[in-house]
Amino acid sequence: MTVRPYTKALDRLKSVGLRPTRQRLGLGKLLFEGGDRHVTAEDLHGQASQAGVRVSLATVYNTLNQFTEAGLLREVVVEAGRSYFDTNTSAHHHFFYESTGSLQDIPAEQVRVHNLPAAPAGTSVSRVDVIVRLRAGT
Amino acid sequence: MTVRPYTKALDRLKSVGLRPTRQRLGLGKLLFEGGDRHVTAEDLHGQASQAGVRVSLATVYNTLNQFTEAGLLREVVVEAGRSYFDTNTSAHHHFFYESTGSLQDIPAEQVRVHNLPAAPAGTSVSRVDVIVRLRAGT
DNA sequence: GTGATTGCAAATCTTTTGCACTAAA
DNA sequence: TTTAGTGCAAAAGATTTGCAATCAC
Repeated sequence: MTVRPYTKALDRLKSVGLRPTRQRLGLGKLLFEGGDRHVTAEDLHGQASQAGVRVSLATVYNTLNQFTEAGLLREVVVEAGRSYFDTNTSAHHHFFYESTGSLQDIPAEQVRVHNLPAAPAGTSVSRVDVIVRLRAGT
Repeated sequence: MTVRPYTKALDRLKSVGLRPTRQRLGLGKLLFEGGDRHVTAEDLHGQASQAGVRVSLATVYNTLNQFTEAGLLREVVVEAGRSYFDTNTSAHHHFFYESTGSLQDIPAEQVRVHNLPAAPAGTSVSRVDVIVRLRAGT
């Protein structure tokens, strides 16, 4: 069997109609071939450098936004002034470690949110986020 | 009965040991005497101007942060790069209107979150936020 | 080739900070 | 007085954008 390092990323790009450029493939590989991940633009830019993928920070931002619009990523906002991008796009929730700024998925099936008021007239629910903020200590 | 326009704000400031300066009183009055509110620093600065309370944007930021640290406000993060401050500091959740960027409280008693995994070892839950994101349309 | 994509630097936006000035106690 | 608080302008971060150069098709 041949090694096809970019296959998953390539397929994802194709499936959403984004031209598979060197940097999109490189970033896609980093994002999609390492299990579920939560990264900031800065994080990903650093990882790209280490992995030898040459890409500017501006392009990392643009790419993350394009991937998010295309539904390949999900943006998670838990802290003012910093966006996280989550490779897990299915319904789920998050633990947020306040001391380290890191995120951890909570499977959606596991959580039950009851008695939410109905969406106000003229609107519909696009997403329900549950964020469990954790502090260090007992 | 005498009119005591700053009473509520004054009491709150005293209760947390913040010196009641002209601008803190002015901002406090705007914040605490208008029912539950969700404001950004920019919002509040604008409202202060209109109300004739002269205060710089920097001081608005500083004041919002001090009030939040003192427990008079609660910071709500729903959008990247923008912080909302909520005058309702009791446990509750939020509707977020994506199209307008506005927030609406959902009373906590009304919502039941079941089966949340326990806080990981070495941590404890500081807060559980439920954000119901609404889009315009049905 | 031709249009999409990228890189870079500059621009934007929100928020914070340093410091001289002002006001509360 | 004495010390906390304020305003302003500059600084700091995160993110976006304009445009010429580059790459995918």
